Amino acid sequence: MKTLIENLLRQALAALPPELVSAAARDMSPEVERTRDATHGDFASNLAMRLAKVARQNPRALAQALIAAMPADAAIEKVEMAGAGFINFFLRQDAFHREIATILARGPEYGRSNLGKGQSLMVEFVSANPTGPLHVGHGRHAAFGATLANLLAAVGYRVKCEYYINDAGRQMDILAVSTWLQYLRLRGEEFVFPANGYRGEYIIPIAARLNAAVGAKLQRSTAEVFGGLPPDEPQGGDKDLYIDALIARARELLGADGLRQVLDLALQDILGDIRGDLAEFGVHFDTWFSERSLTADGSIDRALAKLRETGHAYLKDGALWFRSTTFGDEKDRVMVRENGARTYFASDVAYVFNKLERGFAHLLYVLGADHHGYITRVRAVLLALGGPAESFEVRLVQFVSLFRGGQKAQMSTRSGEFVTLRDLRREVGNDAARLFYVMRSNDQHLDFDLELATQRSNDNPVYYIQYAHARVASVLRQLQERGLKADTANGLASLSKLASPQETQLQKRLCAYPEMVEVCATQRAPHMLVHFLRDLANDFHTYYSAQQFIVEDVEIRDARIALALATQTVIRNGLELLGVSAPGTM
RNA sequence: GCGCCCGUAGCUCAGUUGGAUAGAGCGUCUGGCUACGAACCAGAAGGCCGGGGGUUCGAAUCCCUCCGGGCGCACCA
Repeated sequence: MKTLIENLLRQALAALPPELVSAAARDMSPEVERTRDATHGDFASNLAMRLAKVARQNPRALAQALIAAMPADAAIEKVEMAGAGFINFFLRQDAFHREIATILARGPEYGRSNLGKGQSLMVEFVSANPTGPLHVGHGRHAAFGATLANLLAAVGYRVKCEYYINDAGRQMDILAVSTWLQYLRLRGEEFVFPANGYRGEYIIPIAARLNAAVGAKLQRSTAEVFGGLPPDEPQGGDKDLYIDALIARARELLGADGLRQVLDLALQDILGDIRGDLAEFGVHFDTWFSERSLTADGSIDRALAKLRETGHAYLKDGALWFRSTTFGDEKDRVMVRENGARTYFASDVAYVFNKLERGFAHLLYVLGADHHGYITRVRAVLLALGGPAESFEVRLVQFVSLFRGGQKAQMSTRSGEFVTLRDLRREVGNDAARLFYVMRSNDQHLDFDLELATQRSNDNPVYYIQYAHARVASVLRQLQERGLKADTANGLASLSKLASPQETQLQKRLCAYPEMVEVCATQRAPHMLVHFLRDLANDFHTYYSAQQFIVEDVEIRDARIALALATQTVIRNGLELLGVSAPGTM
């Protein structure tokens, strides 16, 4: 509907006499938007006002000229000039009726389009370190990323979702040591746990599985393990030095293979938990990309070599640097340290390199707000590797604060004091969690009040929206119980009999759905879909209260049921994109 | 100190990238079930869009500057 009006405006613009509008102004693309106020029609354009500036003409006169030059169209009732030079479009009722028929005909496909023209796009999200279970913050990333991916796929992009597994580096050593220490405890050793180790309780069952797998093979005495180590933080030492010494000690005592065995067991265990958690949450990834594989397949070497060849990398003070200042970074970044060890950033370089090698036309990163300082250097890598600037995009997700009984809960993987995504899902359910997570803009802090979400009150629009869907199902059940059948074709043919304000309002809202999906996808704004669905549910509940569906008059009855079915279809399609179920009964 | 995000009704938040009279939910107040599901509906009250300057036909939206809140600025991961 919107594109139809844009085309009309474009034709009118092209038909304007040259003395009125210059050739340059003729290229202006018309902006059309839904009106907020019904007295302004269904759609409005500010084209004449924007044109007025360029052409140095009176906007109201230009609007009149545009209206006069506009070809007639069967869907348009009338076109008016209003205010400072707005052009308001009033659509004929049957334009809406045809759209209702389209909704029923396309069913689950309604709202899908080919805006993206099959362009390949990767969304990377969550990518939480596999050192413990996902917590409520990761849940927001999962819900946001998955919904965004759904929206982009719905408008015609070829979307792949990827989870980057940070399975290399020091944190993995810390995980291995933490697991090993818990194993030693299970075997009766007594000692103080390192300040910088992972102390979460989730480590204990992993240690138990290690114990079941290896028995006493990896057991060492407390004296062997801790003898001669520097002091830990609580004893006035440095927690980083201490944990590093402990890692070195573990490697001495168990050998690289022994420690690797502990690590792999812990990693597989935790990763399995994360995968299962996300799958239950309805969040699916096409690929789980291992950081280690970047070393194994030579991506890091190739990426660094390419940067050196192209002059974007250089040696200084014995270290290999990336010249990110060329691309606006505040300082250059080290990739290989003086001691020969690669930094985490080297992996990031290789990962971007790898994504480009795989041929994605667009790279979308969903990152935590605390990673914003990191965007410039990743973009720099992409540019240095020859990727186009437009192909790189980052969306930041702000923090989630968890409230329980008005009290803010602390979240830290190290200390083990956090509420997991699993706990949250168990408490409020997947549907409420998915919707709650995306109902606010991603760059807004989210206060997640568990008590409120558990109350199942109207604070949480998920019930409100689902109820509208279930009500339609209920009407259909009633119809059946009374031995009546809905004739959809007859209903669609009789839509002109529906003229109440509620019916008009509902029809207009339904027809706006495809535009809504496009806007949500283009703006990367899933929360707008939630608001749309809530408004749609409101329109339906209002209608439901004002009118009876199952009435004597067959044409009116069928028409109302057709409208109810269209509502159900749009709500179901919208909820599907949000990853929320659309129940027939509640 | 520099950078990013945020500041809109009592509370939690929208506001489709500069449009017409500023929008919801919760809370408060008033009404509506012998009804296809009251998990609902209708109505009312509630605003200096953090303050101040600017840009223009037009600003919650863009620019500058203060004020307040969050986060980030490693040869860590």
